[in-house]
Amino acid sequence: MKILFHPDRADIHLSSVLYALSDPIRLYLVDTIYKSGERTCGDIEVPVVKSTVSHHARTLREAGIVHVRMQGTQRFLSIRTEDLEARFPGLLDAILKAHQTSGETIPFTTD
Amino acid sequence: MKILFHPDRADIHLSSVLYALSDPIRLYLVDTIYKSGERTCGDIEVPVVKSTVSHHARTLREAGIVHVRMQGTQRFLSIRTEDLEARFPGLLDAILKAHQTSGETIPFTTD
DNA sequence: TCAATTGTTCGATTATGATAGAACATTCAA
DNA sequence: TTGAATGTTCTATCATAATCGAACAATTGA
Repeated sequence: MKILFHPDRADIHLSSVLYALSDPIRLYLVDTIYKSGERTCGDIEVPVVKSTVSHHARTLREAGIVHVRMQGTQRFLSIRTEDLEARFPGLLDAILKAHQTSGETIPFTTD
Repeated sequence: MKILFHPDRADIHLSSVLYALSDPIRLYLVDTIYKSGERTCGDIEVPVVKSTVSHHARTLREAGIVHVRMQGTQRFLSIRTEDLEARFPGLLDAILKAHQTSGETIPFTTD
């Protein structure tokens, strides 16, 4: 069982967080996972192939936004809300609220 | 006198804003301008040449983050705080506060 | 008019990243 | 043990963008 790298709370950088969330697909993933608490990669319908989803999941994990828990062949993603709130108070809330009210969506998904 | 394009409030997109602010130099520019109300491009010391600053200023303008006022040969930049607050309440505050407490800085500047 | 100031634009280079597809790894159930 | 399910990794492609330097444009003052 391979150990996945997760940055320490103190090593979460604002630029990386903003960059990671500036991609519409990643932002959609984060919003969805945030609402449901925990989700697997393949569980969320997005208009890209699984290798691309895997790449996005890695970007989010290395930015310190999501935690990945392995169970069997599945990876359960959850948002590192406590770490993010401690490091950048109010940031995630503001971004997700902005996303929800913006009406921005991703192409070619029925959602 | 050339007219500069500024997106309407409704055309400011979250992804573009987050992307624009994910660059450390642009974030530093925004933070500096925010504090002083209005600044010219060349007025802010950053470790890149002026053509690059110009490029960053354009990115911020086209994302809807800054307004550019022309006066003589100078361009005065200001943050579109009202538009941003109306479109994404609390977002800019959270990002700038995060930036200020993060201690993240840009390379090779005395500042 | 001439030169200095301020900034933009253009061309080139270089790096990064989003994407897809194929091959591979791991786990679990039949 | 075999096969299905779930993801990762590798390779390749394509687009975007950060950067610099040089040329250009506009304004202002001498």
